[in-house]
Amino acid sequence: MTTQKSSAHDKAAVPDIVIGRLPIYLRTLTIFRNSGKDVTSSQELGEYLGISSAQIRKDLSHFGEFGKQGTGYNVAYLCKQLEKILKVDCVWPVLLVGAGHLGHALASYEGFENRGFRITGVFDSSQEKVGGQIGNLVVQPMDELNDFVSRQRCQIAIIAVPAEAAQNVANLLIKVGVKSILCYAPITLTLPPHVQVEYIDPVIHFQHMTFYLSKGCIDS
Amino acid sequence: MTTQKSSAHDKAAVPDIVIGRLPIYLRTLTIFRNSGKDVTSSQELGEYLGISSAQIRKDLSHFGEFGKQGTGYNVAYLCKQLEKILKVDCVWPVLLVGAGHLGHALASYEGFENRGFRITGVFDSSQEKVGGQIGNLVVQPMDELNDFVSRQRCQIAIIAVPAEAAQNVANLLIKVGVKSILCYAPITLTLPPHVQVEYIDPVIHFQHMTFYLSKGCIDS
DNA sequence: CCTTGTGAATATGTTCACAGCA
DNA sequence: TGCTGTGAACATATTCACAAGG
Repeated sequence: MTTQKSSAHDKAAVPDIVIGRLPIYLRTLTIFRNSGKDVTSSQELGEYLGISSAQIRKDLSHFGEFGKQGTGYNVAYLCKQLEKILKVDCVWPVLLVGAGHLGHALASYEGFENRGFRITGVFDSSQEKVGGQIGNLVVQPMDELNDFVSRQRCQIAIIAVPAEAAQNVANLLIKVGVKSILCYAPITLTLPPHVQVEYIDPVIHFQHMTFYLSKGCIDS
Repeated sequence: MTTQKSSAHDKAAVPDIVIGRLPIYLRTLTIFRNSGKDVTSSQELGEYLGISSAQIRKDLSHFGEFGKQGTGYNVAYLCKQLEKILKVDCVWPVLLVGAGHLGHALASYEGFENRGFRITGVFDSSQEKVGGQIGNLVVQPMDELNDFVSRQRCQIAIIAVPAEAAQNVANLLIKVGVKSILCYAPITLTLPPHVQVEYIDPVIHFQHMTFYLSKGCIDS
């Protein structure tokens, strides 16, 4: 087995903000590919995304040389490479905590699978919800979490429970070995540094937008 | 009427990235307030959020001087000020397009109202969905959009339709005068520059996280 | 021609560190 | 003392602009 040599394309050297753009590139390139486009350029992709072509080229240059001068990028090839870089050339099991409206929506969503993810377990603390069916999954009680994570080697979890319950759920998830959490509860979690968290809260986006709007509310 | 004088706290001068953090501060301060905390400091808030205290102080300094040396910030007062800055000291009407699982979850969510937003209309293009009830709202057909927006002066919309339909929905929303769009469809919309868009796509977050995970997938 | 990949130049964002005040 | 608000220093990110290659 060859030791991986540290190179100009060393992973540790890639800024997180660059990693954050790769999924956007991949999403768009996949659309290009599915609509039959064979080749694209940094300029075309950039115009489509509202990003400068230089930025796209520099971002990609952290990982290798994927393009051809004068021609651009082979769409299918670049998709493959980005999938490899992001490690989504496979399907990751994801566990979901919370079987409310949002949990239902997430568990029923068909768009995860072909982008590298599959919700393989749904958990809820409520006796009423446990045992219920969502798609082809049965809602499990929280004390099944540990067994489930061991069996599936599941590293990723979604928290879709009310804000009051989210921190406790997060603590539990970490205890059973989850490494990355996507939190839909409108709070900031306190977590050990080796755990990744990202947040989705539509109100944060709304409030960002209203700053730029001229006021036009219903009531005070 | 007095003309607003351009000042050191000129709105145009505030970087967008700063605006983007204010809703997070507000969310956290509101939690502090609701748990009975009267006073906080940039250090306390920063530790809670994983942000440096200097950053918080500098961010706030764009808008005024809200703290007291030696003491810190009055939580309730700072909440009020942030609500005013973000223009969420009121309730904004929001229209929702898409009455699928996600649309249901959003329309039923109770957490919008006390943070400045209320979904006041749900629209869907499907004959089957139109007329259906979600909470206290009735799903309306798309051709009611125009009247609705005029009546409500609704500037904000959520797109919760499949990717294939999203661009057309967005075009329609712009035509009827919507100014800001929160798009849940996994695509980048092409829009005139005067329209604000933000995106929510959980897969983007997952793919960001898997970059840092060691691979452990179900299948290839 | 056209487009990539990349150093150099620029622009933006964050932190430091301290004066000033409760 | 303890904490804010803020210029100056530093760090990071983006864009420019061009050599090199198809």
